[in-house]
Amino acid sequence: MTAKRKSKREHLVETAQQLFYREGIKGTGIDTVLEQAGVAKRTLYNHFKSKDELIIATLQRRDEEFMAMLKAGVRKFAGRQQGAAEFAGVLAFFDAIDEWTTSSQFSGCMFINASAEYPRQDHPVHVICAMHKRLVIQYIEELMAPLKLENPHELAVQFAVLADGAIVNAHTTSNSSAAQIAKQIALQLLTLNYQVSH
Amino acid sequence: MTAKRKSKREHLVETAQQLFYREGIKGTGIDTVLEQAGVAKRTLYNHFKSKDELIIATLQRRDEEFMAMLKAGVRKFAGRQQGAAEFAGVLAFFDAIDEWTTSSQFSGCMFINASAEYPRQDHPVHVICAMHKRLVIQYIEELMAPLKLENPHELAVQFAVLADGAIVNAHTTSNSSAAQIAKQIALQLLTLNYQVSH
DNA sequence: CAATAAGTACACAGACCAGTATACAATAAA
DNA sequence: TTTATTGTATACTGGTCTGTGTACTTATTG
Repeated sequence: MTAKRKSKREHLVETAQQLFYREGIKGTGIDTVLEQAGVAKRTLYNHFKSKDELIIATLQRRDEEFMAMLKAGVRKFAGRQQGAAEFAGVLAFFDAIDEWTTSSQFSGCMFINASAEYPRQDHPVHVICAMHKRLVIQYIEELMAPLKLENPHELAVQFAVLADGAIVNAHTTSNSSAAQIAKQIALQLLTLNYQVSH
Repeated sequence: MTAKRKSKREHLVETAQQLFYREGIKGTGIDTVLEQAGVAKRTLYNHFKSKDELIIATLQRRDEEFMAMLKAGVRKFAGRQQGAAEFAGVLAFFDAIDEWTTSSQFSGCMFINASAEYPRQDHPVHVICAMHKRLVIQYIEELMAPLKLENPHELAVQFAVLADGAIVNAHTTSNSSAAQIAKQIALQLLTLNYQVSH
């Protein structure tokens, strides 16, 4: 019972996530989600008291999914980096972004898109987006630990800015090399900072 | 007569632009635009055959306005740069972005936001956004002309990625130093490339 | 089996949406 | 002053949206 309840809820969130990502949040009606999921409207409103609550749930799910994808990508690409071994983690991060942004289903960053749809900075959606971006920066910092730099946070923010730029550029201008461009910049920054700190 | 017609039209586009920017395009109804502009609905539909046409007009207006703001900012900040004089233009570009992203009315890049609201790459809005971004890259290339580098276009794309990253980061995470971070990276890239080319 | 929980089907409310129809007023040029 | 243009006010159409109410069915659990 509890298992099936979870399953229905999960299924709704998963379906909504896909539609919100592909068609935008405001561009996706509740009825479309229900039709796609094959679930009754009442069931949705038994699990979520409003569309906003469903949106929040999809963003939380996307956050977990994205971080998992990112970490898997880093693991996958870390071994294939040339140059200093200490750089492998961060460089693999940009390869993971590259693989994502060049994939056929890519439609921008769900959090950037959501922020754009809800521009007000105090809106719950915007707050969640900011939180997600903070988690990404934290992860980049972890990837830079082996470098033993003096200013890991500052550099992590720089890489986050680079990554966001690559993602947005890839989406808006359909530029398939945006992430590799960002990676090249990251490599130069790493080299410079490594020289300074060692 | 023609003057007044233009004025009404202009006023509608200006009002719509502000509302679309602050509240999002899909978040702004036609009636809100009309109320804010103090114009009758019929007048709007005499000038534009649909909301989509109004959207297009606002984006075109925003493109002109933004490029003008950018160029004015570059003129303003170019003289205040330290270091190599050849770098002044590009560095001033990031100061202009900085001034914009830290202003109180800042609500992200209208084109990035619009792209997020209309994720489909073949949608007219998306196409216009891509065009705008191409114009920005072109302008950055012009700013780099005095540097006489071998690969001005590649570097301009790098700066564009940086700028997009700064804009998005500033908007989503309310980071008021995003543009200065991007500027620092740009300075390092300029220095490296200048050394190589000269 | 009985009782409780969860899901379904479907109609419907109330709000908002883009866009139209109509009749009238202001304007400005001829 | 006549005439064509432009704008206004307002009601309305048809559609979509989120969310609710209700009666019925299925599934689970004790």
